[in-house]
Amino acid sequence: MVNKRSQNGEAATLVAPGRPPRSETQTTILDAARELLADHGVHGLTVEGVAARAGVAKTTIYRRYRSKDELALAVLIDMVEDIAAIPDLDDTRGELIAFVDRAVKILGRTLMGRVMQGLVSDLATVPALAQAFRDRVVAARVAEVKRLVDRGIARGDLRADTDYELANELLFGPVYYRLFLSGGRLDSKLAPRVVDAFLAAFAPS
Amino acid sequence: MVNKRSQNGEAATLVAPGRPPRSETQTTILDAARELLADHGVHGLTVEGVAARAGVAKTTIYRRYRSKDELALAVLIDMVEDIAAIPDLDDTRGELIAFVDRAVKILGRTLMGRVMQGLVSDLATVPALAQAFRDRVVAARVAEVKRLVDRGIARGDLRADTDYELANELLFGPVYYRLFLSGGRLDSKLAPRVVDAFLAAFAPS
Amino acid sequence: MVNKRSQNGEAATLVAPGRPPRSETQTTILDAARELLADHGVHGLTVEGVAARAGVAKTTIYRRYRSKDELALAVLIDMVEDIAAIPDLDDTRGELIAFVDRAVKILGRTLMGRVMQGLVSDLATVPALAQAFRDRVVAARVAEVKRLVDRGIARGDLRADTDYELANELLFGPVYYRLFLSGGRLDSKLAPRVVDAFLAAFAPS
Amino acid sequence: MVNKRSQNGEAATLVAPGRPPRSETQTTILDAARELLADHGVHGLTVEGVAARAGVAKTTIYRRYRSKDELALAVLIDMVEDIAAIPDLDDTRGELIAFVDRAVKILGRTLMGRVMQGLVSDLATVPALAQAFRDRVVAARVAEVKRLVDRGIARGDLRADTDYELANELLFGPVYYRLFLSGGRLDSKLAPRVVDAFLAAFAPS
DNA sequence: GACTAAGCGAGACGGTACGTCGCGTCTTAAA
DNA sequence: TTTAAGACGCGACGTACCGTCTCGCTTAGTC
Repeated sequence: MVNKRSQNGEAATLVAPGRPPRSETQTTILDAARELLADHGVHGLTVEGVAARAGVAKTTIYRRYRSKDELALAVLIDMVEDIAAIPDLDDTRGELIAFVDRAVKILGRTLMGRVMQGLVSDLATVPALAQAFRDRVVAARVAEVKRLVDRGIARGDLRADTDYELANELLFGPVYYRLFLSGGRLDSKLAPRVVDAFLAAFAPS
Repeated sequence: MVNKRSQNGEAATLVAPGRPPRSETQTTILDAARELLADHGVHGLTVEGVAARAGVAKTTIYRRYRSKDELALAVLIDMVEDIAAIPDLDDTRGELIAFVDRAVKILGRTLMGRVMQGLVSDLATVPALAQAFRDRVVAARVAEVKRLVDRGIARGDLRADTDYELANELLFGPVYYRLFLSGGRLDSKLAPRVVDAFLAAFAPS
Repeated sequence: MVNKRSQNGEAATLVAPGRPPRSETQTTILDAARELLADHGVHGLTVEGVAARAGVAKTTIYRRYRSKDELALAVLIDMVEDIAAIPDLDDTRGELIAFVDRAVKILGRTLMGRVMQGLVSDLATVPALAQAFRDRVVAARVAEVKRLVDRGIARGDLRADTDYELANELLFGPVYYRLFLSGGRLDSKLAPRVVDAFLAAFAPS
Repeated sequence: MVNKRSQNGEAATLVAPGRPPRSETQTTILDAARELLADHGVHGLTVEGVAARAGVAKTTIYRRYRSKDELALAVLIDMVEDIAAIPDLDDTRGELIAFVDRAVKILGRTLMGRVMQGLVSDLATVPALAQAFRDRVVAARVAEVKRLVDRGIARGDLRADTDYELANELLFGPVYYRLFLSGGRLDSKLAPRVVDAFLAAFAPS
């Protein structure tokens, strides 16, 4: 989480003193935030609105998230936290398509797309948010790309010197380009085309 | 300009009564807006701030731009209006690299990067802005990609069925991915790598 | 007024630019404040409450009064501004009783009492308020005492060396003592008793 | 103390079970409160502030004082509890001056002045506080005035029908008038002047 | 010496109000 | 008729305290 205050690496002080925060509250807040985001877009995400909808005091929100931005990020993280691994299908193309297509679907059909659109400016601009997003989301995605690429190399489908980061950018850059700038459709045709281009570009010589 | 109100198509006979609008004002406003955007990020772009910095009354701004969003878009359009064509070098790779690298440099070194970061959320979200941006910027870029790709096809460097839109996304998606999400460096290495991957992917079979 | 911003002593800049403040608004605000003060005591005097009751935006209040304290003082000043002079009755005792009794009545029967009770702590504590109160209210009262005492001396009812300030304190101290501390009744018996004691104390030897 | 909860009127048999409250805590709390009051005025007296300064939990304070008001009153009572009697000097003027001057000094030089300034609004406004203050402080003072006046009458220095309450108000009204409203100096000249006026007013005919 | 009830520190929580910032509109007088 | 100046309504921000409510630990007593 974004502002887990006392995450002291090892040996916690046995237990935290004081009344523990209700985990239920946490959920309620994030749910309310997500709904507002969906219903009224990013301008509809106000701390006061979330408080009202969650039936929670504004202070309770500020106790957990230093600012509106942090709350927004938490919503995002909360939605993205489960970047499940793509299983080994012994089919590099299939795996990559599955991977890219999952992102396309999430961004194109769920709230995630709107959330990302709304937050991208802050993600690019506010240092704390940028850092958190890169550490949690970008890094996870690159790691998964690496796994898939490594499998592809092992199978002889990709060149051994394939650059993971560039691979990640080539595979997902077009997806976000559509989401943010061109307004292009996020449909099921996108992933195969991108993946095919990628495979052709990095086929073993 | 976005909402030049009195653009009297025909000839305004009878001269204008009253105080004439200062054409200089327009520039001053956009300059101030651009500077604020650069100095303090999106949150620093406020109508009141622009008015103060430009030494202009808020009313004057609202007479030209219906809302903050429109002003923001005007700033962007103002900066991007000159998408010059890439000259024919009889070198497909060179032309593409020049094209992509120009974007990389503009986004990486000038205010343009910050402006784009700041506006991308609105660009993706506010219909009017999205429309305007696509019509003016995205479309221009795709057209230029088409020209370059066509030249490449003619030279036998690219497959005849190369998809312009996908080409555009593969070439620029990674650039914006770095600008918006990963924070990757926008340096001179990026363009060649992206272009090489693109060329490999769409080399004639 | 407390925060009349541009009170430049002489030659104002001809006229103020911009939309002039609606004097009606001023009145509405003070009225609302006074009513709240009366209905719910000092804890009932909240800027938000006044705004709601006056049908005015909070900002409008803050544009006129820097803080809640200033608003409160304005209410007080507004109520007290008309310290009318006591007419010459050719009767020192009668004049003094009329003077003291008027204060007793105002403090005992009108909102003024509650207002004073509520504000006295800030009046004693916040330098700006203290200063303003002394300049506008205390000073006016002392001046009036001086007038009455001078007339009394001229008539031979009072000693020539009567101290105005002490006179003021002896005449009004008991009144405020009851209002603030002892809760003693502010009735029509108070003024004559205080004045008689005062006259006896300062009778010519 | 104001709200010693378990003051079981009759005999609490069976002793109290459980850990008894630390009497030391009581002191620490009142000390902290007094200091805050002195350092930052009434607005500086916050339960949270007292808790922090006293190194005590908020709960501990609320276990002893139902509200902030009660705490404030406790501070005041704590400071005022020792209204020592003025010894018989066989000198009415001297005794009265000593009495008034002691109040002047306490209010002028010790924290007591600031505490009174800070609390006077609540003292005048909150019924419970008003009651307690009158019972404990005002009454004690009037009783002492009565003793002194009675001695003065016995000595032939004062008229037999001198009104104790009015005497009290004439003697102390000016003192509080300076403390609360006029900001006049609380110095050693005040007591003699007030007492002399009082004696002159109530000299036997 | 273990049990038990209260004291106590810590901090979450729902509230109310604060004072501030920015938006977009409206009203004035001057240029 | 444009412009500068600024009042105004509005919505949200983030903060400060209030008083209440768990928590779990500590510290007396009594059994």
